[in-house]
Amino acid sequence: MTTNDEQTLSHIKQFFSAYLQKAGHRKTRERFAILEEVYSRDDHFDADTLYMGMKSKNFRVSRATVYNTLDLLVNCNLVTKHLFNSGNAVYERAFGFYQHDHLVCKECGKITEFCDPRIHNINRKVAELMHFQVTEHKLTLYGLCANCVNKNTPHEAEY
Amino acid sequence: MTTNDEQTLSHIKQFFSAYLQKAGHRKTRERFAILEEVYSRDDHFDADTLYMGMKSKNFRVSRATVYNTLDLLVNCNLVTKHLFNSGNAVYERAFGFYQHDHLVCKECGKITEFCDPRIHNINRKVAELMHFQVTEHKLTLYGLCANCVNKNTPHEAEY
DNA sequence: ATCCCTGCAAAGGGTTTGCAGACGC
DNA sequence: GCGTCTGCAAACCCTTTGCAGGGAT
Repeated sequence: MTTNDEQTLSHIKQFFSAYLQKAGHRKTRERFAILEEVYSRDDHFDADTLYMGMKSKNFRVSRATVYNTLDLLVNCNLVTKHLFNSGNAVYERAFGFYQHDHLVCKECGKITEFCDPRIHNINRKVAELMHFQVTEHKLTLYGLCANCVNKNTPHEAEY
Repeated sequence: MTTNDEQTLSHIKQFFSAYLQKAGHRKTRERFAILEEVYSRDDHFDADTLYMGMKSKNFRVSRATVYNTLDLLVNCNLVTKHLFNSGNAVYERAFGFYQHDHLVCKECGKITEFCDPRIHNINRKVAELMHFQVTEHKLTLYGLCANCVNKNTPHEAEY
């Protein structure tokens, strides 16, 4: 991890610390350890994978605390939680990363990210038309990734 | 139900029938009863609500068959399945209705539909850029519906 | 010292599965 | 008649909850 990353991580910890204070939650070793574990990953992971990862490093932590802390991190926008079609929740770090959306391959399950700023125009328009106050959006495109398209007999594309 | 609706329903049953045949699945009374129950609703419902609805009409059916049949209906695009942030699946009929997306109120849970054709431009562009074959998309905007905005102290909107 | 947070294990709830009987083909 | 589909209930799996001990404030 570079010095730059460490500065960022330190910044993030301060942010979390301030959030906990403001919300009247305690600053525990476990909560910061889980934050660090989350930011050591750059993928989309589920709660149990995070838990097992910490266990394998001999960190004493419980599933309950992992779930509890992930909720806190989601609430202060340091983590994003997704429910793709698989049914169980996957998480990703969210601080200092571009707002982005997801491609999910129905064949191999691979998750890719993309960013199209035009989504914001849609959000603004719909908010105005429907008198709805949008706080966040989730856009997910399902289909076949480049690898799986090649592996399979041709499918029909919607677009 | 009007004559027109009945013609549509009959058309849908034929479509389902053809799908079952082609896929080598049997055409059972239960499957068509579930299809009919789904198309008698115009809301977003979960599997158990559908099951209870059929039970209350004294139709003998099991949860297992409801789940099984909903899967079949999703596979042949007669039904769409959604996992909003609540965690459990909700379904809606999908045949002959405009492709649309959803607004979910974080306060009262109300689900509203909207349609913005510009989403297709995004899908096309991303498909091209990422070499990804898009077969479907899900766009969901979370926030506060008009009712809940009025009930609450002002929140900050992202858009 | 208070009482929130933790680990552990058990409970919870939506969904899936196993099995014996029923029925589409 | 064969093999799949059904109903029923138990199993499953991810997530939440209850409880007693521990640590942040």
